[in-house]
Amino acid sequence: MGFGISDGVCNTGLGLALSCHDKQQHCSQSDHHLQQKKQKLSLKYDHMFPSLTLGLPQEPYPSAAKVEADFQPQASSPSAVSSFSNSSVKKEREFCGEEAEVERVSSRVSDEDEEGSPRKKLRLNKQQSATLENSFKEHSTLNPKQKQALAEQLNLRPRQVEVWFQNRRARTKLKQTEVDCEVLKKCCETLTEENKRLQKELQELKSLKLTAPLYMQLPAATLTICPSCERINSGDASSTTTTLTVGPKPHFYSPFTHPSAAC
DNA sequence: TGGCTCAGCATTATTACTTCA
DNA sequence: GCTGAAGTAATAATGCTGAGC
Repeated sequence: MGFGISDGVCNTGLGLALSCHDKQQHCSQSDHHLQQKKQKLSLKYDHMFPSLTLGLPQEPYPSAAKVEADFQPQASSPSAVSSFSNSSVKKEREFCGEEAEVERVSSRVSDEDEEGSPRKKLRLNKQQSATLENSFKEHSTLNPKQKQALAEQLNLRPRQVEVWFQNRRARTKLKQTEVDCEVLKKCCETLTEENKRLQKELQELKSLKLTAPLYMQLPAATLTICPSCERINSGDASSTTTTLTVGPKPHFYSPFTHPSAAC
C-alpha cells in the first residue's frame, strides 16, 4: 500500500509517501518463529480466549467491584478489563501466577461470547479517557512507574495504558502530518503561481528584447555593466533601475526570501 | 553474539455512528 | 417513524522491527 501526492502542474518535487512492507515477506522471514508462537499459544491458552481478569486474588489492580463504583459500566464489555492480548498473556501469567490462571479460566466461562473470538475490544469510558488524556498532556511518554500508577488508578492493565499512549502518539503524529501536508500544498500552490508569473514575465521580456532592445536605443557611451551582477546600467545615476540581464548568471527567485511567496 | 525488554510503527479488528433504501 | 444492511470513522489491540543493554 502506498500513496503519494504529486502535482502535475507544479514540478517542485514535493511529495508524501507511505510505504508498507510486504507482509508475505515478513511472514516468510519469521514464519517458523510465528508458527511456534501461535502453536504454543493455541495449545496453552486456546481455552482462554477471550479471557477476563475479574477480581483476581493476586492481581495488582483493583477488583471489578471497584470499577463498578468508580466508573460507568462499559458499553461493550461487562468488565473494564475485557480483553487479553497474546503478547501480554505470558507477562500476566508470570505476574499473576498459576492461581490467577485458574481463576481466569473459571471466570472465562460465563464471559466468553459464543464464537469465542480471540479479540474483544475494550472501550474506555469517558473518565478513563479523560485521565489518560490529561496524563498525555503532561508527558507523552510514560515511565514504568507512571504506567503502573495510571493502570492502577484506571483499573487497566499496564499494557493497556502503554498501548493507549502509543496510539495517542500515533494520532498526534498523524494530525501533525496532515497539518504539514496542508502547509506543503499551500507552498506548492504559491510556487506554481509564482512560476507562472515569472514565465509570463520572461515571455514579455523576450518579446520586448526581440522587437526593440532597450540598450540599442541608448547611446553606447552611457551604457555600463555592473561587475557584480552583470546588469546593464544606463549610466545615469538617478535611473539605476533600468537593467537587463545579459550575463550567464541567472537571478533565481527564492520563495523563502521573497515575502510574497513565503509559506 | 544471542537473548531480553521496550518503544515505535503499520496494520488489523472491533465498535459506534451515520446513511439510505 | 422504524428497521436493517452497508459504509465509515475512531480506536483498542496485535505483531513485527530495531535499539539498547
